[in-house]
Amino acid sequence: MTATRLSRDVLLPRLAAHVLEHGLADASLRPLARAAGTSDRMLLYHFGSKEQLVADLLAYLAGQFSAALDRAFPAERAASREDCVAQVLAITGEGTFQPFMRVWWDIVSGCAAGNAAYLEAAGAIMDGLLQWVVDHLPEDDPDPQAGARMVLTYIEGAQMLAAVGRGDIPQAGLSAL
Amino acid sequence: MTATRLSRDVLLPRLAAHVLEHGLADASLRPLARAAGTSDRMLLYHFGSKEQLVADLLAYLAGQFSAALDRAFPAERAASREDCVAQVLAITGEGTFQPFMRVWWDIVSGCAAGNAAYLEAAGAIMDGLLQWVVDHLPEDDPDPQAGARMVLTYIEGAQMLAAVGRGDIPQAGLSAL
DNA sequence: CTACAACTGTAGCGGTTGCTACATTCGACT
DNA sequence: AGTCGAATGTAGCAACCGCTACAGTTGTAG
Repeated sequence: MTATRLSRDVLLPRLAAHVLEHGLADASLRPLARAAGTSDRMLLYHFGSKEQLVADLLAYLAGQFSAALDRAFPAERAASREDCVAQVLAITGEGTFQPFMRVWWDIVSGCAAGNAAYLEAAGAIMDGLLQWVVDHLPEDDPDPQAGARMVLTYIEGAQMLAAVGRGDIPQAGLSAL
Repeated sequence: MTATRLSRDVLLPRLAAHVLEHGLADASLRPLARAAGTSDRMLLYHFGSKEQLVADLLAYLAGQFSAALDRAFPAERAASREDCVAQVLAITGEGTFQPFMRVWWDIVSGCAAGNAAYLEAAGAIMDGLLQWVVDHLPEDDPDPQAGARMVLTYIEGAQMLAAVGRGDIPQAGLSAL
């Protein structure tokens, strides 16, 4: 049990690195294993099935994402809702976050297909991000609950448009917020 | 040539129907062919390759989407930006549009993976939607260009959050627009 | 009727998929 | 030293993937 847990803990970061580079949608056991320095046989041994492996991977990636977010943003609050949007977009638009965004859209695609594990992971990530926005809105925001939800929605729309090569649209819309 | 074009025109709606039901991400030639009443052999004969088939399918789906949008929305303008967002969300949240949203996230996922055909189709769809929003904003909007872009961004964010089971977030954020 | 091009079915290629049966090695405990 | 379970390698399964070679069968134009 202990050895198994240890092995999984060693494997997960390597698997995550491979997925961040090559995407989650068409990740298969043999390339995954090669990247992690094992065999498909052992991946199945440690995780039971590919489905479980992906579920564990999603949980791991969700943790990594919120950790990276906390690391990238200082504790201070934004000057305005608009500033809060701009801050998040500036950071997540940066190169460091690009690989995660790439797999994020694979996750959303899995959610739209009805995959329960994807839905759980994506929901958790969004809940975390919402909390982060709540914590970073200006102190004097007239309605932090609604404001944070509006900000989060706009951020996500901006990221989708950026993913399809229309990042100029949310940028130009920012002034109308 | 004529016969080929005809065949493709007969095939495309059937292929689109299958993709709208089962998703685009893991659509493969044999099931596609079965759904269209042909063989994988003939699909490749008519389209040349799976890549080209998907490209043609994307163009067809983009056309179907904007047609459905024009059909669902009357010509009159919205009362406000907020109302415009609410109108689009009400329609696209309806059951009829659900299958399209399902394949939409497959398209976005393909864009994030760098697929050029997906990027082109997605960009065209977004451009069409942006134009639609511009045309449906209130006459007296102070800045229709920026306003439409803001509205579109919010709509897309709302749809992503809905896809991951957090449709309540954009709903609650609407009042902060 | 012939000739030629468009069309289509059959069968299969080499590759990948998730997963498993079987045999073996390793390491800790008695 | 011996035992037992955890860990691992090898080999392979049946199903699927996109695609193609080959052999027809049509439909049509001269």
